[in-house]
Amino acid sequence: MTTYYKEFQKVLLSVDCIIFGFEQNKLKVLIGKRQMDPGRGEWSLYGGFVRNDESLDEAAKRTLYELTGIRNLYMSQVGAFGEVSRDPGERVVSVAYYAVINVADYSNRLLRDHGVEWVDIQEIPAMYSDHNEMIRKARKLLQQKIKIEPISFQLLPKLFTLTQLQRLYEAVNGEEVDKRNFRKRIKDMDFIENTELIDKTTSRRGASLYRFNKKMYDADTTFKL
Amino acid sequence: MTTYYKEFQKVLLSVDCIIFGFEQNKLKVLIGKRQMDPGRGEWSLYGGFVRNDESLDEAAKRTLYELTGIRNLYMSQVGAFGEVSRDPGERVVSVAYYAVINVADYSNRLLRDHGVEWVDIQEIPAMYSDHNEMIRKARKLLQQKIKIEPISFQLLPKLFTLTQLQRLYEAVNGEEVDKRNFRKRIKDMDFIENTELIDKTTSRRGASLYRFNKKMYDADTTFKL
DNA sequence: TCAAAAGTGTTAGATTTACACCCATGA
DNA sequence: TCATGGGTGTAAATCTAACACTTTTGA
Repeated sequence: MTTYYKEFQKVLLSVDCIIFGFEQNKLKVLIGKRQMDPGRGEWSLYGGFVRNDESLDEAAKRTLYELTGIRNLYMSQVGAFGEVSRDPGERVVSVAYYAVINVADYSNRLLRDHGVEWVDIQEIPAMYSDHNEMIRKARKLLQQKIKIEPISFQLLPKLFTLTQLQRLYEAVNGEEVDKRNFRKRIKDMDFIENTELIDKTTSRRGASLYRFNKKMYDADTTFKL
Repeated sequence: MTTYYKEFQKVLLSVDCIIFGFEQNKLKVLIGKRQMDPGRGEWSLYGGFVRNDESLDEAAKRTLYELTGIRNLYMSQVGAFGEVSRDPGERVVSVAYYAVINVADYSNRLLRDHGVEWVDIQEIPAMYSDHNEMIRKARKLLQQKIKIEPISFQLLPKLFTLTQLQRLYEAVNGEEVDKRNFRKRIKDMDFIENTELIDKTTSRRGASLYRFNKKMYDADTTFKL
């Protein structure tokens, strides 16, 4: 192979994953104690290095699969982080990605194997390097995206109650919304369909279970949650 | 220095700049014919490699300065582009940045020196590698940003007419807006202030010249264009 | 005197917000 | 029977969108 750019320096490239989950009405992020030097023992996002034979997206997918055992998570780039000394070891530029996951799909065994846990977004500790900034930025993007794309449904079980959906919405945006106004908006969305099932786990009366209908969503031209 | 990550491969990192300007009521981008192999002669964004002693932002600033002779342009990251074969030479991951500039501040000499020119965003040709995608994404971000940050004023001369401001707004968003509704909205923004000056170059009657008042903008808590 | 751009208000419709009570059930 | 979360409608306020004519002046 011809080398065109030989006079230029190369750098290490990593991906870091901000994995969002929703549990007990809280928006959570999967983080763990760093298991390698430098920074061993500090709170950190899960990440990995980009190989020369894979794109950034592929590296992120691989890393997400490694951690969660799930392929095809919803995933989107947050941006590149490139301060010179952001990694105390040597120069590493990192591209952050966020993903969303239904917590129930995630096995506790994997949690233990990778030494990660779900931490409430309100209670994220001081983290390794610039990982706090990555999380902040990822959350902002999630807030924007959840308004225009159906990613809520990836954070919830297949069947969910409107209260759950509302709590998710509130957790992501960090503010409460009016129940009646929220439900009015949902009623206008034909792609959120009422099943005849009732969830009796959260109240005596029981709450209707709803389901995301992808076909209807795709057919729908109006926009959206 | 200790080497922590020696088993991992490094890659070349570049920055590419999408520089927006506004001229003759058109949103334009500064592009040129690529002057190096591979891809010599293809339309391309202006870019450069990231040095080991500078952050991504610094590399972008340096590159922008190189091209425009202006420091402290408004600038924001678009994202990282990392398909394996995006560069036909060898593997290069690129971080795109967009910037905005008042075309009048840009010397024609620099245009010639760097072999770049202003091209209407509607008429961008097929470009080198993934540069078309970079421009598309940058424009989308510009559309979002211009609604919430005062970057319009960096694209215009210090003194501008409301018609100019409207045309800029239309060019960025790619759709016309109603003159009266637009001016009503502007009237509510105290940080866009009417000078007593009149511009007679575009009409016999003359149009009032306005100016962006940064102090008032910073003091203003309501949001915004 | 006329062409060309500047400037100016009103109204209908749509969207958003605020707000409080009854329902069904299991313990 | 009562405590708990589920479920429902209306009215006021705000925001958005549509729309057309007069003004000024240099050529």
